[in-house]
Amino acid sequence: MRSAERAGRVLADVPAEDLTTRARIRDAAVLRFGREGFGAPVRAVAADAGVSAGLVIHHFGTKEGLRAACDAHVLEVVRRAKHEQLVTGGGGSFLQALATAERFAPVFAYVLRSLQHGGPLARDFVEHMVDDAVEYLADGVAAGTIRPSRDERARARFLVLGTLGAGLLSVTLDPPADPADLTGLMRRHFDAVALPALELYTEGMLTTRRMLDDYLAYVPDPPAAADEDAR
Amino acid sequence: MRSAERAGRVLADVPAEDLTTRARIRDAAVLRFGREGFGAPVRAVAADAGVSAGLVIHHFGTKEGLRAACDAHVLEVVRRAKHEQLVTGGGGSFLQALATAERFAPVFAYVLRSLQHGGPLARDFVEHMVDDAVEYLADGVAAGTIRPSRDERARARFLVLGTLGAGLLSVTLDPPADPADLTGLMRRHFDAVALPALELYTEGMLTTRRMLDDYLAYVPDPPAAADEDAR
DNA sequence: GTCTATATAATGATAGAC
DNA sequence: GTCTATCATTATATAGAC
Repeated sequence: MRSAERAGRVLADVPAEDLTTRARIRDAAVLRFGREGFGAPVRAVAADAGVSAGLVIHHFGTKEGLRAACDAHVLEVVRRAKHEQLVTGGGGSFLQALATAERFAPVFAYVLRSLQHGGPLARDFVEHMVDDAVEYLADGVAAGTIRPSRDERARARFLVLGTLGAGLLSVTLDPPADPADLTGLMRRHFDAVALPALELYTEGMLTTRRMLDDYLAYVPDPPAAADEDAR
Repeated sequence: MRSAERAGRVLADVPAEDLTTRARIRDAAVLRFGREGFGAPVRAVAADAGVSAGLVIHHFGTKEGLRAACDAHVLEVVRRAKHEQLVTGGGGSFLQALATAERFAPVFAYVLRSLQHGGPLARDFVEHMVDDAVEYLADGVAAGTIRPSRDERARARFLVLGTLGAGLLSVTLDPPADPADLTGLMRRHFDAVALPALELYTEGMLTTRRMLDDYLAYVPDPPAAADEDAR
């Protein structure tokens, strides 16, 4: 099964000469776009891949086509990484694992750029993370370690948007001089938020129930409505 | 005090013909950049302001100079708005007020773009918001409505980054077709997160103290160290 | 201060040889 | 499949007239 083996590989996990030129260009693009954003010129990608600019267009039609190919590839890598983590059953959140694993640094950087610029991949990625969070939280609720929520999906979305958004903002405000250091930067970010997050999640923050009760009295509707509007 | 009166004005709060050309160009740039990001061409700004592209450069030197002028102006407007809110003493968070007030929509959009792209204004803005949050939380702690934290500044930063990041991500993923509808979109976002936020802030989420206690046992250092690293 | 005209550079994409 | 050469567009910024 050489083709399956090849498709499963992660960026830079295999000598460049073993990849098709198309794949090499795509990988170079993921790296460039991850580092500099989608404003990076096609010529730069071509140079990184050691080919001409014309060839890039020949293979992907347009720059947008190249980005689409990158999106698809990144999504696939992430999907496999998730599955792998599920099988090996490593603890900790998926996001943290992704940020920590050096080998996923390019993919991770690319995802961050996608979230920064918006687009289909970003939506997909967030939506999947919300789905996962719903599952994890449900498991926790079933196990009794996590308190049930009045609107499980809204809570999951809140947590995902907050965590993801905070991380994104953190790197945007403090861009790493060395792009390779992105994982280290994210790790530092996680360290910085670990205490307040744990504290808040276990003890809460408000000493009275007044605000919550007021809200519940004011909005007696089925809470699912709020989630619908958020989409 | 005509000059002070003039300087205090907010965008679109005054007929265009009363402003200097320089100010008109700057306001047009804030609007354009807020709507389309900093990739928007100088020509577009010039057209919006009803002047030639050359004149824009004549006044601001370079496009970067134009952006710097926008940054300074937005920061000033925000500073005044904060002060105004402090004086009138309106309840609710400053961010929410800013997002809600229609008159600040252009400034708000510009701030979001800044956060998306990074840069000095974004850092400044976040840092000021953290400072404010520290103050508000301290007031709450003093009043007994808010639980004290093991690291007040880390908690404030966590809340600001999360709230701001979630809002930013929300609009990035779901860009408003009509740019004028940005405030409505943010309002919907706040509505969607209101319940989970209140729930989490009052009741927490974890049923056991294990994770927090484990963390505290594992990291016995003064918690301020984490904050230092986060910068 | 303001304009028109233009210099200069970079970009995405095409054409055609090999 | 791959290259070189080129086109067409768009961008910032300049020069000089008014």
